[in-house]
Amino acid sequence: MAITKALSDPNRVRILLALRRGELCVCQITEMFGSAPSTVSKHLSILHHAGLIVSRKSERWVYYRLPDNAALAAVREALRWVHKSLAKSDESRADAKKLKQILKTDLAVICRRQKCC
Amino acid sequence: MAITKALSDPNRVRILLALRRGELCVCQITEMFGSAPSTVSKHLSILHHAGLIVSRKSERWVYYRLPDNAALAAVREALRWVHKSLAKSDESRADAKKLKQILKTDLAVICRRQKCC
DNA sequence: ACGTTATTTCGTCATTTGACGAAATATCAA
DNA sequence: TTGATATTTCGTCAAATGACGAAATAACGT
Repeated sequence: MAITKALSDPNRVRILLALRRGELCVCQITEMFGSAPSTVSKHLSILHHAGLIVSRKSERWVYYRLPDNAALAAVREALRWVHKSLAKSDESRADAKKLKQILKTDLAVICRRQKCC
Repeated sequence: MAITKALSDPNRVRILLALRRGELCVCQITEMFGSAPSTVSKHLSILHHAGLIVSRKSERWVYYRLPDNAALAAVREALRWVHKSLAKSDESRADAKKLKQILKTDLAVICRRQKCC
């Protein structure tokens, strides 16, 4: 039941919804949440282990994104459900707004910002 | 996120899968699990609160069943996913077998059996 | 190689969760 | 009403979870 466990935390669902726009690196997601990088990394690891996200390493960043259609049916259907049923919350809308700001900013700037706070 | 929380426990998923056959009373589910009635009742309460099951009281028993098509879309889709994606486990098959035995037995006999053990 | 940067892993701690039995509630039968 | 039965609620306890910072890893630029 890796999938159901992975979906049981609201922060992990937020990540899945945020990734609908496209891939994000760990520090962008961290910036969106305002929580510690290690916390975000743990959530990503749980989602990854469930097959709900895939990763790609480029330069010094790790990018996560939703899997393509080749993913297991259980995964595809679960993601479909999440997007269809959980995307309309106020929180989700607020996240989308914040994400828009983050995507405008240079990656390096975002990462540097995390150390001070 | 009542639905995702409700689905995050394997025992609750087992209940949802068992109810595909039709309604069951608390003591039948308890018999299937071999756990304490209070434990099962708690699980049922969580599922009920999420809208994933509905209840009916008759004589001295409370029966739980899956909701009909009038249920919220999020609920219907979640149940569809559970049945499509999680019904093929060995555990699920074992449960189905055990359930078949339980359904052959008289309700009163099953309930009485729970006190001694 | 060296320091810098991005991410992960690990250990710790507070909170949540799930299991149980005991007690409360609700229903039925006499 | 009284006793019996089915379910729920409550309190307790052990185990799992999520958050964090510190340390370990991995990758880059010089």
